[in-house]
Formats: sequence, C-alpha cells, structure tokens
Amino acid sequence: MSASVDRTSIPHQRTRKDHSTERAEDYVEAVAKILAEKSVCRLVDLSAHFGVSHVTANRIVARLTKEGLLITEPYQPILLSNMGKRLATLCRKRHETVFAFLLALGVDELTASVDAEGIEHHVSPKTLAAFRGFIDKNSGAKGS
Amino acid sequence: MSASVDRTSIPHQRTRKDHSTERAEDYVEAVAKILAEKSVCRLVDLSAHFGVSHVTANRIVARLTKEGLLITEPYQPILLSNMGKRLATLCRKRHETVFAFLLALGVDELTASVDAEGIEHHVSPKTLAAFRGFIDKNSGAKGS
DNA sequence: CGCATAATGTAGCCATTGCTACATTGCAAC
DNA sequence: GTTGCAATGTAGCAATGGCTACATTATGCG
Repeated sequence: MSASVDRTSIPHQRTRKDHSTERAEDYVEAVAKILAEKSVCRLVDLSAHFGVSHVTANRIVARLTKEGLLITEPYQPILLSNMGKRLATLCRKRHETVFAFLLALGVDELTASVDAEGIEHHVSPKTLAAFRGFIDKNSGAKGS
Repeated sequence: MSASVDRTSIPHQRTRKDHSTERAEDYVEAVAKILAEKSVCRLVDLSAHFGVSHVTANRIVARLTKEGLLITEPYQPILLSNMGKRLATLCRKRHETVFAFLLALGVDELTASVDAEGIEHHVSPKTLAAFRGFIDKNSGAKGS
C-alpha cells in the first residue's frame, strides 16, 4: 500500500514534512530576532511574539532544545545553538527575499508581510532563486 | 494576556488558522478532481491520493462531513456538498493560478507543482491578483 | 529577611493527524 | 448461498500543539 503511492501524493507528503519544520523555523527565527533586539530572549517574549500561552511556547522550546536548535536551562534565557543560528540566518534571508519579492510584485506591505509568513516555509531553493531573479531584474533595470 | 498581544503575533495567528483549513481545501479539491476523473470518489482514492492510511483519510472525511463540505454515508462513495463544490472551485482556480505563476516566473514544472501545493493555501486574494497580473503581462506581451 | 510578583515549570485536558491491528460490510465469483 | 477479498469502519496508541490551573523559582522591594 505504502509501496505504490501515486505520484500526486508526493507533493502532499512534502507539504506535511514542511509543517513539522515550520514551527522550528518560526521559533528559531523569532529567538534570533528577539536576541538582536533585546540581547536576551525569555520564554515570555516568545509567547507574546506568537500569541500563544507560555506553556505552548515552553513545550515547543523544549522540543527544539531536544533537537539541538536551542540551548536552555531551567529558568534561564533561551539561546541559539550553532545549528540554530545557521537555520535562523537561512530563514531570515529567505523571509526577506519572499517579502521583497511580494513588494516588487506590487503587493502592499501589510499583505506582503502576512503572506510572506505563510509562504516562506514552502518555497524551495529553486523558486527562491527565481524570486531573487525577479527582484534583481526589477530593481537594476525597471523595464518599461 | 491575550488582550495585548504584540502586532507581530497577528500574522502567526493567521498562519495557524490557515493550517486548520488547509486540509479541508486539499481534500475538497481532491474529491472534486477524483470525481471529475472517475465519476465516483471512494475513500481508497483519497488515501492513495494523499499517501496516508485509509483511517486517516476516513477521519478527515468525517470531520469535513461534520463541517458540511462533504456528504457521506457508511460504505458509500464520497460526495461534495454545494459548499464543498464552491470551495473546490475556488481552490482549483487558485491552485492553477499559483502553478501558472511559478511557471511564468521560470520555475520548472516539477518544482512548481510541489511548491504550489505548499504555497497556495497562504496566498491572499490581493497577492493572488498580483500573480494574475504578472501572468497576464508575461503572456500577452513577452517583455524584450 | 521575608514576601509579593513575575517568570517558568508541571499536570492534565482537548483536538488533529499520523499509524497498526482488528471488525465489519458489500460485492462478486464460484 | 457461501465464501473470500476489497473497502470501510472502529479501537487504541503516539506526537504535536492549543489551553487552564496550579506549583515552583527568582528577584526585587519593603
């Protein structure tokens, strides 16, 4: 049964895998952002950032710690591991690209901001490259 | 606490809401597609389409039936309600637009197919309109 | 110091979506 | 009609991510 899945199911499986890493990316990116802004990142900052209870934030942080993306100790601020830093950088760049792309396409800032949050996790490197190409083409030489 | 969420949390809440309706959209769209192809949609078609067990498909179908998108009876094929049909049409059009947009942007077909699956649920009407605008501009008059 | 308060941790509930294993139904072939 | 198989349904487990309620820790202030 699972041996002969039809080809159309593959994108869906990919999408599901994306979902399991989305939160990781969101949280790592948020920790990096908060660290940049306030030099310490507390649980309470994350729960406020995502609009969830501190319990939910806590459990996700615990999972990401277990996965080696974050470094935590009881009652201590949250730190990024090297892996977490790398992931955060990648995510930030990708997010900026998606956001800039939507703006270049003529989408208003608020919409671009919201949509970028949802879209960014599903953009493959190839599509991201196409986004970059479009941005370059439309800032270097604004075609007639 | 939930009264004063910071503004940055709003896009994330929107993203979470998206997730709860993504599967509804995927399933309704799949049912419509299968109905168009084979005139009947059975549970087994859906589990094959999504690459999940029939149990998982069954429970999601049950939920969507409860929500009024699907019409089912024990051991019977799966039907779309009028609401389900409307949603399916919207999703199909949006999906086609996203896919065509990625192609117009120069992304290869396979990548466009996979990415469209992930992206489509996060594209607001405004962004979708921008996508359409780009497609039109790049098919009516292929720039220099 | 001691106490109040904010931050964090823990217990335990619910919903969703995965799964396997097993029960049931329906249909077709014999 | 019976039997066998494919399709469907049901039971029950796991992981994830929501929550409230309550326990604990840390910290600052009187």
